[in-house]
Amino acid sequence: MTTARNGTRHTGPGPVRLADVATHAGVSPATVSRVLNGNYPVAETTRHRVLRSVQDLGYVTHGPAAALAASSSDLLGVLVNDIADPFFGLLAGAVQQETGTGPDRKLAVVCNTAGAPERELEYLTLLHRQRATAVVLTGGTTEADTLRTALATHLHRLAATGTRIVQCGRPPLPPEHDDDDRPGNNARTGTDHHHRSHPGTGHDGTSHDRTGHDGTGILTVDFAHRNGARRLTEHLTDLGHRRIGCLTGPPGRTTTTQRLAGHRDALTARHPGPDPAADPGRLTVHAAYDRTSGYHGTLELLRRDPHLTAVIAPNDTAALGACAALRDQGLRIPHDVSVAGFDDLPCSADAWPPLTTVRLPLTEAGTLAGRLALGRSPTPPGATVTLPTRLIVRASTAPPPPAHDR
Amino acid sequence: MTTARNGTRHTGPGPVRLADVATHAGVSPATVSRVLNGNYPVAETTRHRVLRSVQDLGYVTHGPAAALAASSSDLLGVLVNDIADPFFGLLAGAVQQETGTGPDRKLAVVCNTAGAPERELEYLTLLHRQRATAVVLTGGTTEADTLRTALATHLHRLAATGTRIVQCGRPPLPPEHDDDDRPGNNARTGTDHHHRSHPGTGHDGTSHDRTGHDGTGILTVDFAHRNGARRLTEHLTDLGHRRIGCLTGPPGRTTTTQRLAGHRDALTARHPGPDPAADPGRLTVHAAYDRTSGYHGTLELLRRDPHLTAVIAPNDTAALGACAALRDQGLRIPHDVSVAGFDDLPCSADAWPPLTTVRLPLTEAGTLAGRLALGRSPTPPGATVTLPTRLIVRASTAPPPPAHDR
DNA sequence: CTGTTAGCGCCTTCAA
DNA sequence: TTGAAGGCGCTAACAG
Repeated sequence: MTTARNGTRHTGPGPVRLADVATHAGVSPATVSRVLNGNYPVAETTRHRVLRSVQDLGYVTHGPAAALAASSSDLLGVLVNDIADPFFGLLAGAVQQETGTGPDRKLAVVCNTAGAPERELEYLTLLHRQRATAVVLTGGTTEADTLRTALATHLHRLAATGTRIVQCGRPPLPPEHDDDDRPGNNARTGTDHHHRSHPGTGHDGTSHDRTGHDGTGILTVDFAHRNGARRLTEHLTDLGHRRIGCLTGPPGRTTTTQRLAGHRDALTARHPGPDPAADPGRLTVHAAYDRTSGYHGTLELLRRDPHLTAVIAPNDTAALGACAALRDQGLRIPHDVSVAGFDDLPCSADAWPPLTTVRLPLTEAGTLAGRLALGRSPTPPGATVTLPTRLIVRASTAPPPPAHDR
Repeated sequence: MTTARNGTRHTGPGPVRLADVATHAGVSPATVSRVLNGNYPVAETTRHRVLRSVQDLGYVTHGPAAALAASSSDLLGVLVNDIADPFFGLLAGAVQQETGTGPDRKLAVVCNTAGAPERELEYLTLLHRQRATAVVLTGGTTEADTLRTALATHLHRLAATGTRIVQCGRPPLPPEHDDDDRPGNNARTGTDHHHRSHPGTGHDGTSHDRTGHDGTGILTVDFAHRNGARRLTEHLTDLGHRRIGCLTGPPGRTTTTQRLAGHRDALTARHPGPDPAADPGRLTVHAAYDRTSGYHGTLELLRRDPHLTAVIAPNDTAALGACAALRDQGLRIPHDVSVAGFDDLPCSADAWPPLTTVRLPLTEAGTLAGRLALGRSPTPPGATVTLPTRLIVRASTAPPPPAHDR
């Protein structure tokens, strides 16, 4: 009973096209398009008729075709380092919640990079292919020069094509220097055209200019990691701690660096002596953000200084691992050793003992990032917003035990 | 100095098209396409020349255009109930890992439905628009008739357009009955065709047949929830527990129902008496899957029976909340009350005390779902795979205290 | 192996 | 308010 493509009834799994709806409704394709996109006046009667046809036929817009014709897409990418980590879940959820609603809502899709910058690049390419409206990159990132540069290049190119870029939880991108072409470029012709022309007008005839000149509008929502870390360490030193073990993220990552800086800020402020940084170095161990890493990292710290009285973990999850390790060594928390983390995940308050931690405003950050990605919020001054972090003091930190011969 | 679109040099942030690459490389667009898609023989020399041009120009395929022309897409949707829950993170991560690699890799995008079936429908539409290659729906779902039907309809329609559907963590879809049209349908004509025909062949000539006839190939990877729940309760009864509080998921959800069934299976097996189900009913409290719900649900259970000796939670997170509640009531775990959960998240082993739980093979399920979604694995018999669950006994369960007058 | 030629399904000027 | 016509950028037959 399959009527031809233009029959009144459309049958079977075959695709229903806009034209089918038009025929069914007895109008032109243009009208259907206008009804569907609602950005053009259409008579109420016609409107309803078209809508009913859409219903009857079960028509669903062909996204790619629409995107091609309108050169726009309703895709929004969210890149996360670890989708199994509630930190990113909360962040991504907030972005999705913000961007998935309203008339200009987008399909927020989250992509798991597993912390690998290469995967980040891959996904960026994929999203570029799709001509995503915006991309939100969350969490810390590498500081390795090559990768960082590659990423920056990619991002600027993306931004230049009109994709809005929002970084969330990492520092602003270094300013673009377009003094060199990509590797492999020019290799064939041997010609060099490195001149940049008409920088003001924003348009020139030179080669490969994908920078968009003056700020392409890559926005950043960062956390005050350094400040938070400083406060946390201060809290511990205020309590009287001197031997503070510091578990910190993988080396060469922005978050790690920022927090270590804050840690040292606090330490040097308390001990303005000749070599204040020697101690923190010895008592710093790199660990990943999972529980096991927290566990083993803590054991390593104890090996380095069996008398330490506090452990700072890179996040709450690792902090719980640290607690486990300490307990396994027969140490009580916080009686013998204090423990603190970062993030303030919902479960941290319920942990045993309730965790002292530095709260990162995850939901707020995600929401803001989403708003910026959609252009719902104005560009902040300096294209960067730094969200404050807050020290949440709970039962896992206390004054160190009196210095006896433990 | 902007050369025309076909000039050798392409300028500025403007889009670089396939044709530009072709011109630059001195070949035809078709050749470039062939090189890029690698599914057609091209001379090595030409290949390299083209590739270099791609590099030089920084060309990135226009996904929508490609999708339109090839009527295919490299998008794969993963729907999750709560992106902040590691349960889903692990699952989605596994899907992404599996599907993001290889020559036929896809852009796996995860969409957060927040457990609302309406959001699920929305995302389904969005993915339909994009003509996603496949959709993986994870976690339990509603049993409410209207929504379930709407979902089924949607899924069948999607499947009929060639999108592969894989359900993961929920029971198979009810068989499609096409005895009724979509709401709003026929409203105009007043005709009713409620006959269902050729039920065996699954094929009829009636209207709007979007089912794809015999199984459109909606695949299912489910967990043996019921069995797992039964084993867990048996474990508790074996230990001697009689008053077992059961926190279970929200009412009207597949997971909840399946697990309650298992729970009752075990109970009735032990007490084949006249009214074995009376007790489980009274000691069953619906709770969400978060820590707070576990906490409050446990308080409610204690209110109903202050002498209960065990609490089953709907997942590990809620179980930790249950632990907190019990402790706050001065009860020791497992000395006074045993606690158990579901999932076996990585952190459960590290919890205090280490949690007895029913392990769901999350990674395995995600990987399999991914493989099925890509057609990398053959369709299983019955289009359904049920993955076994395993009881992991740890320190949070123990025999109940001797029955004194607590 | 490579070029030429049609569309893919929709949006968007233009003209009516 | 509506219709007609062209093109978005790419792929997939077909020739050569």
